[in-house]
Amino acid sequence: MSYDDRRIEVANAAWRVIVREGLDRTSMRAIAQELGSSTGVVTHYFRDKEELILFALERVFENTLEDMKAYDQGRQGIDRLEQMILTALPLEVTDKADWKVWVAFLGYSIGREHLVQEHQKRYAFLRQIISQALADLQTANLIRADLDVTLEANALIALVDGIGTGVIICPEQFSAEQQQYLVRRHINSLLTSS
Amino acid sequence: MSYDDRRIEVANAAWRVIVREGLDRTSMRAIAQELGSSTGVVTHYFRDKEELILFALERVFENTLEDMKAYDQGRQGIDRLEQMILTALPLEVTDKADWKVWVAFLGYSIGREHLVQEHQKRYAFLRQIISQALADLQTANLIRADLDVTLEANALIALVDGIGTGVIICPEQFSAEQQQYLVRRHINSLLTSS
DNA sequence: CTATTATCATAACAGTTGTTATGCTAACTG
DNA sequence: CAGTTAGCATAACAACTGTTATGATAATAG
Repeated sequence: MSYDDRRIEVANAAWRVIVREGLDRTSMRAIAQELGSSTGVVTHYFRDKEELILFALERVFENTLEDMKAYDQGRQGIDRLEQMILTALPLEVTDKADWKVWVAFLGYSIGREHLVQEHQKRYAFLRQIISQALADLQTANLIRADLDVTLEANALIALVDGIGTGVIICPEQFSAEQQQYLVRRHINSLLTSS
Repeated sequence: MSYDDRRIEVANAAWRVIVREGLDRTSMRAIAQELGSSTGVVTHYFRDKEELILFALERVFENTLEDMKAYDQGRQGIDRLEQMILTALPLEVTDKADWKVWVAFLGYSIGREHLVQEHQKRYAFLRQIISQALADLQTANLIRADLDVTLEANALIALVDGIGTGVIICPEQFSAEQQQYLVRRHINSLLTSS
């Protein structure tokens, strides 16, 4: 196994501990135990704990980002945006784990300004992608011309974020159909009235 | 000073440490130092750490809940709902601190099922209040009759939650006017088309 | 084959954690 | 006034934290 693959294995073990135990109880020793190894492995592949957990978060972010880009390929117009947004939601039970990591990191960032900045970068990246998609739709005259695409991108992110945390806390309140309905209705309200 | 008042003072100190340092770095000693006392005070008024931080969270929740109930008094119809929702948002800079505590607790709950249940109780309470308000509006024929009030309550909570965390991470992306605009537009989409 | 490096285990380090026990002083109670 | 409790400080406890150093073994390179 290559160095990078082994590194990912360590990060995956950290990911599992975060999901199961929470971020603040994710210690080096807990990760090593989850990996079935010793802490020597962990320290060998990561300079310190922060580098490891940030790498784990980055992987969660990149994976969902790839999914968003993959699922909207082959689609056009409103469908494209819709699929992109829906992919980010925890529609299936298995999606909830990544959302737990995301929410755990958000809470963990309170009082740690450099971690807040890490999130800012990722939110800015998301905002950029969604803004571009909205701008394209605006050019194609599929959504209203008077919309502020940046504001609308932030609104979509907020909606997805709110639903995501809602699912984590109260899963029974957000079925997949209800999540899809809410997102679709929001997007439909952006359409040109013609 | 009464026992209850002193207890609140301790909880307020804990609140300040949570906002400044984050929930996982809020130790008994840090709280005592913030209070200008020793840990003896903290252990005297709270059985253990969990009782203290849950009390601090409960106060944050109750305070915003009181604000919501207070501000919507004297108003009627859609205005009432609108003010109730807007009150929960971090429109002013000072509101951000309570949201930091809320977000910190959400993340802290990952991997701690009993803390998730604590949040469930509070979200259920919010849902109940907003559902009731929506049902009243439906009776008055001010919002569409085909709306599922529970689903719409969850949608409003998700929107507020998403905006709240958005403000915490990217404050420059959510001015007070933009927050109000997004909430008002969402509520307007529920109105009867007549 | 030899030398070097990668991979990992073990252990020690100093610091922090929540909790508990002990004791002192002031206030209140009978 | 004597006795009791509330309020708080101090300290000790064992457990746990991230980090670092030291070796050992295995793979690799020259």
